[in-house]
Amino acid sequence: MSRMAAKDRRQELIAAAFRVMVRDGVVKTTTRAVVNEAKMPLGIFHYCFNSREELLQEVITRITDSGVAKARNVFEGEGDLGARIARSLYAFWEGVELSPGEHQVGYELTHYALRQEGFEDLARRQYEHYLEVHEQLLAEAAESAGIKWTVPLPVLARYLNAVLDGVTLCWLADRNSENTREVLSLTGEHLMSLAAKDA
Amino acid sequence: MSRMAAKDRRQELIAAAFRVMVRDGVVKTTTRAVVNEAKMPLGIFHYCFNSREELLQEVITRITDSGVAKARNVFEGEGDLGARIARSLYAFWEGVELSPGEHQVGYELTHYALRQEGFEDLARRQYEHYLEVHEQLLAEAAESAGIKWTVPLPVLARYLNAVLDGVTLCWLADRNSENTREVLSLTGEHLMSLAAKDA
DNA sequence: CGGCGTCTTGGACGATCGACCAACTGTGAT
DNA sequence: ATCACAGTTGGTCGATCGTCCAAGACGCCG
Repeated sequence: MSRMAAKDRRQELIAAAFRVMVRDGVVKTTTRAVVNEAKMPLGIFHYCFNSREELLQEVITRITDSGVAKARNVFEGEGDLGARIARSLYAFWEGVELSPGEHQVGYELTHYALRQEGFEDLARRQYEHYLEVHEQLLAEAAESAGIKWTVPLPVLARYLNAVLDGVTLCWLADRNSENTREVLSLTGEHLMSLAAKDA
Repeated sequence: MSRMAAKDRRQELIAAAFRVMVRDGVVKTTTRAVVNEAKMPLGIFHYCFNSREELLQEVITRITDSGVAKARNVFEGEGDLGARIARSLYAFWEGVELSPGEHQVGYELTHYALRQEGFEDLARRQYEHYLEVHEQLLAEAAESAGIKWTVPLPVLARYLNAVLDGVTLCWLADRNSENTREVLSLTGEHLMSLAAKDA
């Protein structure tokens, strides 16, 4: 194996671990499966990571940040509030249908963190981030459209987050795309009904 | 160990497995942990079950049915549509806060089933049941209140299921009860706005 | 050139897991 | 009492896991 800095190898292992998770699930993401995916000898692993938990922790934070980055592009663009909302929900859903495994892994990691002693904070921070981003995007959309939300922003963000998580989870099980899109459309209309002209 | 029919022992092991899951999570629900919880020798296990998977399968179906049975009581009672909806959502949420672990296990089992070869159907049927029950309850509520839903029932049921799953998942991570209740209240008002007087 | 720190490697260890089995015990029917 | 069958038991097997280590290889600096 060609020589490589431990830092770089860490990144490659994190990426390999994520691929294994998407393919086989978090539980089956063993140290051996990861180094095998990265085509590295087993001994490398504990030279780059103190433990398997440390690797999973890194994957969780990476997932969280990348999820946030993706969402950030979602509310971009022109149009009135209705068009922006509809486009955002559509973009989110396109992301789910395009790579369901990644979202599935996200949930698996959340439940893993909730069970792991001392990792509960990681799950908490994960959703803290999501809610914060949703809050920010809803605020920007309101400002850009010259409206005010008639519901407290933290509640609205949690509502939006809940619907997105909920439809994704249900779709992962039954793959009913048609009804899911209608639920998102319904949610979009509901959001618009919660906007009032700014004073 | 006192003599007992294999059938009865099966039930006790299923119950013990569920307790272990709630306490330690699905992943740590090993055959040894289960028989230890049930205070039985290890050898009993494979006399009552062909495999660990068979036990988990039984727990999943039990969870699904009990969840359905619980939901069935939720829409009972008197009052107009608004009161009934509010009471139902409150009852659901009371159930979550009262025993969060059971709901957490439900999600863990769903993800377990989605990953297990040949168990995908179990997850699909699980959500099929949930949607069917929500659909039925929404239909009964409409009939009893003399209204019609302005949204197709399957879509409305999926929407309701999504919100409930979503807020539960988020709450399991951040335990913000106050905002969660407001989201449910918001959802209740939304549902009412989707009701029209029957012709 | 020589040494030193970084990286590489294959193998090994103890723990834990699902699964299995042979021997034993109790019970009810004959 | 005897026999057949259902239930019980403790031990053990092979596989897989996370982790660790000693020895070697590489590359940079003096």
